[in-house]
Amino acid sequence: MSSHVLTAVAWPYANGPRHIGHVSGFGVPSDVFSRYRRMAGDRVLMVSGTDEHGTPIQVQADAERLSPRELADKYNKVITTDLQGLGLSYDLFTRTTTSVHYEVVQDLFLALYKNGYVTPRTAMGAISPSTGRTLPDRYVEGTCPLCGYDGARGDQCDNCGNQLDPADLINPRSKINGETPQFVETEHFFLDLPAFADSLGTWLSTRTDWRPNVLKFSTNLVNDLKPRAITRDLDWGVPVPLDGWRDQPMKRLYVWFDAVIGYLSASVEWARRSPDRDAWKQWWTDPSAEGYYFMGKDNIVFHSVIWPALLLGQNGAGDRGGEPGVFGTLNLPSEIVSSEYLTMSGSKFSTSRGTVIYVGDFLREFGPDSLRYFISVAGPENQDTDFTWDEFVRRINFELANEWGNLVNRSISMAHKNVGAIPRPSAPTEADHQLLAVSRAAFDTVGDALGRSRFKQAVTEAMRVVSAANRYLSDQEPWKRADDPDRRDTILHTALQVVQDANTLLTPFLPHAAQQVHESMGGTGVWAAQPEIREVDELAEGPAYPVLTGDYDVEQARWDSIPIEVGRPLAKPTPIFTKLDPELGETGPDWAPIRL
RNA sequence: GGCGGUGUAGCUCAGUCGGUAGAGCAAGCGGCUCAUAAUCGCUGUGUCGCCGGUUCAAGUCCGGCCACCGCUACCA
Repeated sequence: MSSHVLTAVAWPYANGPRHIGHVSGFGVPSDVFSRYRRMAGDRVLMVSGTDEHGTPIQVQADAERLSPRELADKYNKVITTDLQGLGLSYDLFTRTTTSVHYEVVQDLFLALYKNGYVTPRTAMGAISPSTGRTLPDRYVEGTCPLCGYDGARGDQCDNCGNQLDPADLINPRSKINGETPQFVETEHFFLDLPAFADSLGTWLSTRTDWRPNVLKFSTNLVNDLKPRAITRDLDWGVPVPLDGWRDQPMKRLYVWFDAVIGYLSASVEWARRSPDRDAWKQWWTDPSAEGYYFMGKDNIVFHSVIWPALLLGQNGAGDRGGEPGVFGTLNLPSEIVSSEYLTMSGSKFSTSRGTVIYVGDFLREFGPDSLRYFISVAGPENQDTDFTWDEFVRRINFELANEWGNLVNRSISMAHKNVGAIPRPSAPTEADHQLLAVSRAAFDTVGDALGRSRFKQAVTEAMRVVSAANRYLSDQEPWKRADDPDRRDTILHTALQVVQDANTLLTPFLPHAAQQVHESMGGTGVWAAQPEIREVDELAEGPAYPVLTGDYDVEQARWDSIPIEVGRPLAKPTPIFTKLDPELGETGPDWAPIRL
């Protein structure tokens, strides 16, 4: 029974290249999950894109002497290339500056507006006198009125930890250019979050299968909801689709509002580029469809509270009721899969301190699967986790190269030398049955762990099959069976069957290596489909842009033990994984050296 | 301040419903030689942060304390 599964992946912000901490949060887990569900026969729609609006883009654009759009183009390209290199199998990785996105965001805003969940009101805000743009609280700094610390930010003082109002700061100044901000009355739309307190609370109370920390955190938020501004004084963003607002050059929807709607707009865009422009509904309006959202923990609030509130409001299902908007009744998330942080030497990645490892640099030197493996087996799944080069080298050399790579190599080498093809088995022994039973059972245990997003456990269980196969070969000693070719061939056949099974089990984690293993075993065709970058035309008017997409419906590996084909010719294998220089563990690469 | 998390073998971490503590790495010894000097077997060590409570029984539940970390929603 195949299900429709929406994999909604957090949108990377396009103000610079992304580091390995980012992809450990949203990228690798979502792709491992999606690849598994596709292999298991489900219909997966995996969407995301670059988040390109907001003040930080504007600020970075000014710094690089580019327009916001030029800056977004630049980093959209970098990020798209990085994610493609990692092999993240998006059905559509697009961006927030498309016509479809603007349309969907505005339609969703109008539905909320008609149902009375967004209303205009006047508030005090800081603006930059020289540009007229909103100065977000975090971009105002000054002296803390409570403790006298001079580097306090508008929203919070880093020294004493108290929450602040930027208007209370002594000697306030803009972090961007040092000028004194103006505090002015300005009109903004607010999302009436308190009007969702009951409906969100009721919904959350049914989410018993969520991870306890996500559930508890969200419930606490729902117990104390305040209206939240959804527009800004800014000229870079989606216009408010109402008369009197539409043409105001300095009023735009706030970036967080448009960004979360991207899951829906990207699904719509994907459908419009497919033969059936309504195909997105199978993932959004069919109540039996599942929706999994992947992100870092800093994004939980947007996915467990704000996005569900927007959906409830659009559906007319908030505490004030209403009618469904043009999208019909949309599904709320079934699961929020949040990762913790990857740290480096115990502290957060920091561009300014140089403690950062960019995805692009990493891929150029080590390729995608080593990073995918490390994040899967040792990533920040349940708690903050330290990345060290020493640990990375050890995992790659010992686990990937020695245990798995060498199992592949020794099995194929013996079959190649002795038979030149996949050998024919004869009467199997108890030991043969036992090993095959281990690998067959793993499809359930590994699959179950993957379905529950328990990636560490899933890899560990898959690697147990590898260990069992290595042990089997040592016990059975096929190299001593020259006098009994039938027994030797049976052993080699069994080993190769388990190599293929283990390869299947590891495919969600190591799709590139899995393809190589498949070919080393004489296989042809696609084993694990990879995403590609395509330049597409804007669906309305505007410049063409690159998207990440792929054809994942082709015949490829299935989540099952498929019998290997006796007689298929085998060539002498070449090692799949190259070992890393142990010195790397002590020094780091020259582009990210370990500081002593 | 509020909310949450973490504290288990030298290191990195597992420990779902409470029942006499586990894995990998590192270290030592031995086997094998097909394979990327790969692999296989054997061998330890722990007041499970501290104090108290519930229980026949607590790493596992409750209360308090200590240490470290994160979040605190107008940076996404």
